[in-house]
Amino acid sequence: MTAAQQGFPERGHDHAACLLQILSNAEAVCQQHKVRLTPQRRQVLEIVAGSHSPLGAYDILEQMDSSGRRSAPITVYRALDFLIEQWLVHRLTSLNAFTACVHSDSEHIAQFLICRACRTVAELKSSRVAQTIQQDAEHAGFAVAQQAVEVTGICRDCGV
Amino acid sequence: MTAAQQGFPERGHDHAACLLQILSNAEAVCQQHKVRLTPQRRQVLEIVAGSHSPLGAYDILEQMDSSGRRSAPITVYRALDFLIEQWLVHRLTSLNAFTACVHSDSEHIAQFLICRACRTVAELKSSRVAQTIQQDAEHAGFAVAQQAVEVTGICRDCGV
DNA sequence: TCAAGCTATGTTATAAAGTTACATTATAGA
DNA sequence: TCTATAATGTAACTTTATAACATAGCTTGA
Repeated sequence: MTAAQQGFPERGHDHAACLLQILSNAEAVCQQHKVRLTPQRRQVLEIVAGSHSPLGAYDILEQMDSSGRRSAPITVYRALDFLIEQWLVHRLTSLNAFTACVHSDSEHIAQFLICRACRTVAELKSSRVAQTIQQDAEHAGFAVAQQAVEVTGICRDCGV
Repeated sequence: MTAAQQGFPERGHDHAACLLQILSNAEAVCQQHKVRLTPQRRQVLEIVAGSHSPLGAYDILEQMDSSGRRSAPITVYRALDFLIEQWLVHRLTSLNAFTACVHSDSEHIAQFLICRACRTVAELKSSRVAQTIQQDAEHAGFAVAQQAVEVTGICRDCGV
């Protein structure tokens, strides 16, 4: 398991390799799901995965522009919708921003640790948390469809 | 403990009483914290507390308009910022919307159950969930400052 | 009690985030 | 190769949120 897969990425980790892994995983997932990872969708994923800090839709748009001609916001949102549906990208509602998923298993639980200092995001991926939420919600007569857990604080590297 | 304080409010519960309780609690909290619950802030709280569905800032603005003269968005946002700071109102990031807090203890944990069908919101208030998140985050070397748990699904009344 | 400083509100403009509607192009499968 | 569906292009627009600066209102201590 690489640094990218568990907790916060290590400072100065091999991000090129990390990115390659995300992309090759995306190819596999799309093939498996019989959906198309078009050049545009792939480009958006590349941009999002290029940073461990979440990016806003318009940040992504800007980076697309710089590599060619002017796109409209809807273009980015459409690609993001697709990627989110395939669980290749997550949306961080508390930030109105997007982050690439660094796990190969699709449909896992979405839980995020967001560092206030460096703005890096890691997935918590705690099944204990997911189960506890599930149980306590059930106990209140609530049938859970989707969980969103976003935790803000200070990460290992920034907290020393 | 009233219906408003635990889980989903009962259909047809006495909402006038529920609202009065929220307002009198707000008076007490502000007095205790030595901050001012001005007429404007009070009005925004009243509007938000008038519904168990979360309201957008511009929904609130509209209701303020209907009861007098035209206000600017910033007016609503300023009042909301104040109320959120006093834990009298919560922000639901996944909806860009606001809901009144129905608990008298300030600084409790913010966890929400959002019904997809009736759009009613209840607070989960599970210390087990909060503790589990705290522990698992700590284990990843992360110092938690704030938790945001928003669970979407179907509530007791809608799920029958 | 009144003036100085802080708190709250008013006013205007603008930024940031996201969507609608409809036209056009590309692709896969019969 | 034709056709239905999927993807993208284009333009306008809606919704959500904030910036910057002016004015009014409380409060507290000389």
